[in-house]
Amino acid sequence: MNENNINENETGKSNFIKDIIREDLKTNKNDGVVATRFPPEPNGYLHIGHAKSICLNFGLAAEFSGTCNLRFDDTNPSKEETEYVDSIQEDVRWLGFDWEDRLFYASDYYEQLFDFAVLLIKKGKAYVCDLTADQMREYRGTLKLPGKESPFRNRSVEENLDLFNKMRSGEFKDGEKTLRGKIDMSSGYIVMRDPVLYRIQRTTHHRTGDAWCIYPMYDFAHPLSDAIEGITYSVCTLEFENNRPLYDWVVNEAEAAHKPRQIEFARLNLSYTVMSKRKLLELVTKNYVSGWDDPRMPTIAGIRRRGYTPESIRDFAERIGVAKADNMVDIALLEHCLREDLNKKAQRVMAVIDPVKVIIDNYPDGQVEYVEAVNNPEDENMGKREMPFSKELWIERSDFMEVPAKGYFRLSPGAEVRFKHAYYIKCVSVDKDSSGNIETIHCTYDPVTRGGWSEDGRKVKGTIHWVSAAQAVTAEVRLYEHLFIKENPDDLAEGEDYKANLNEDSLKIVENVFIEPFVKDFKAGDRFQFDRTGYFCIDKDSSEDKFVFNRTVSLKDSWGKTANKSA
RNA sequence: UGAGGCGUCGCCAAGCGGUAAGGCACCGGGUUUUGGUCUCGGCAUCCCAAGGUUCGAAUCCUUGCGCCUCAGCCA
Repeated sequence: MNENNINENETGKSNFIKDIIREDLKTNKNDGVVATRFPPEPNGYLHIGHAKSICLNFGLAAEFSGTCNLRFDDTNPSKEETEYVDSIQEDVRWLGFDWEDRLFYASDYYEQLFDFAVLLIKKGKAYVCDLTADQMREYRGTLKLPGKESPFRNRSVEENLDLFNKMRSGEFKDGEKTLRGKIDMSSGYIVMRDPVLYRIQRTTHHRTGDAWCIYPMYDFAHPLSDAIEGITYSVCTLEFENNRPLYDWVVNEAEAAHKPRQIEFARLNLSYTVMSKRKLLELVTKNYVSGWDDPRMPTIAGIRRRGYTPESIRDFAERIGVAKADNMVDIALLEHCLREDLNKKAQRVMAVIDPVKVIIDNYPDGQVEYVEAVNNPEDENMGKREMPFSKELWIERSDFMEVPAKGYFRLSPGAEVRFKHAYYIKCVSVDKDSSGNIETIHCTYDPVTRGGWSEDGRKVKGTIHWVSAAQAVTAEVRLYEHLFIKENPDDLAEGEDYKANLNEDSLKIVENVFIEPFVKDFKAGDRFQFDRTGYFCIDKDSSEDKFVFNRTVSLKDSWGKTANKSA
C-alpha cells in the first residue's frame, strides 16, 4: 500500500500538498530538497488559523526530512511592531516547533531586493510611475474592463534607473512615485496590470529604522524572499491564488537561482469565533475582551491562557486536514481534541462551584479524617492523595433535588449516594431560609462504607463530589462560553455588524468556589480536572491570597442534555 | 461570453475508472467510585444537476447550477 511512499517519516493522513511533494521527490525535481517557511507579518497576534499553517509547514518539513524557516514578512512598517514579532516567536515555540537558526526577516533582504528591482528596470520590465493612487485606480480598469497604460510606462531605462535611485535617496515625497512592473494592463489577473513593486513611505521600520524610505510590496518581496532562502514549497492560503502568476513572473524576471512553487490551501474557519486580524484587533482595542490573551480569543495566546495544550492543537490541525474547499470547522472538534488529551494527563481534584452546605449529623463534631483519592483513573502512575473529610461539607447545588426528576440519581431526601472516595451518604432533612431556599442539607453517613464501597453489595447509583468546608481553598472561577452566539458571526441581518453577534454571557465570574486543599501547591498554568465538572487551569491573575481558575472546557454532560430535553 | 478557484453525510475529509475510508456531531446498548473515560452498534444505494463515454464513473467528456477570491502605493 505504501510502496510509493518514499519517505518513512511520513505521519498522519495525506493531502494534496504531500501528493505534490511525493511526486517531486520521485522525479527528483528539487534534488530531494523540501524547504518550507512560515511567513507571518508581525502586525498582530497569531491565531488558531495560523496554527494550522504552522503545523502544515513545519509538519511537511519534518515528514520529508526538510527544513522550515520562520520568516517575518515585514514590508509595511506602518503596521508592524516588535511586540508582535516577540509574541509570534513565543507562540510558534509553544506549539512545539523549532526553526533552529533559521529566523529571517524580509527586511534582511532589502538591499538584495533593491538590486533585483534594478535588474528588472534594466531589462525593461519595471518603470517609475508618477500616477497618483487615485489615477492608478482609474487606469487599472475594472474586473470586466481592461485597464489602460500609464503615460510613464515607456520611460527609458536610464531615466527609470535615475528616478528609482532618487526614490531611494529621498528626493520625492511619500506617494509621489512608485516603481511598477511592466506586465499587461489588460490581463484578466488584475494583479498583473502593472503592479506596484515599491512605494515611498517615510515610516520608521521596527528593524531597519530610517535607513529606507522606499519599501517593497508583498508581491515583490515575498517570492524573492522565498527564492533567496531556497524555499521549494511556498504554501499559502487560497486568497493568494490570484497572485500566483505575479509570484512566478517576479521569480522568473528576477532570474532567481531557485524557483519556489506556490501552493494554496483553504484557511481555517472555526464556528462561533472570528479569525480576521482586523476583527481580532478591534475586539482588543475596543475592549470587548481583556486583551490578545483573553481566554475567549482564538489567538494562540488566548487559547494557551485558557488552558489548551499544544498537543491538542497539533492533533486538531492533523484531524481537520488540508484541502482547497472553503470550510467552517465545528469548534466541538477542537474541544474534543482537548478533552482527549487532558483526560489522560489532568490531575483530578474536587471543587464545588455552586455550593450548598451538607452536615453529616452522625459524624463526630470537630473530627477530621483523611481519605485516599485517585489522582487520575486513566494513569495509575499519577498516584494518590489524601483528602480531608469532616462533618461539614460543600456539595454542588445541582447534586441535590428535593423532588428528584425522573432519571435523577443524585442526592434527594431519603436517597443514598456515594461521596466519592469517602462514604455512602443518606439525606435525612433539609433546612430552608424564610423564602424557601435550601440552606443546609442534613445527612447521615455509614461508617462501614469508608472509601466509598460496602461488602454487602448495596448498589449506589450516584457518586458525587464534595469538599470539606473547614479545609477548603476559596477561589474565583471564570466560566467561558463561545465568544459569539452564531456559528458564523458574519451571518448578519441587514445593516448589522459582526459585533452584534457577540455573546454577552461569554464570561461568567464565580466567586467563592471551594476546592480541596491539594491545589495549594500549584502555580499559574497548571491544569486540573475538577471531578465531574470540567478541565480548569490556574490563571496568571492568581495571587498569594487568591486563586483564579479558568474553565478550559467542561466535561461532556449527558445528564444535562436529557435534563434539558425534559425541561 | 473579465480572470482564478471550489462543490462527497449536519461539520471536516479520504477517494485519482472497478462499484462511497475515517474523525467530530448525533442516536441507542454495555462497563464504570466522574451521568466523564472506555466499549459495542446505528448514521451517504449515494458523491451539485442533467446528459454522454464505458462491461463498469464520485472519479473521463459536455452543458448547466451554486459558492468563494481578485479592481490597497495592505499582506
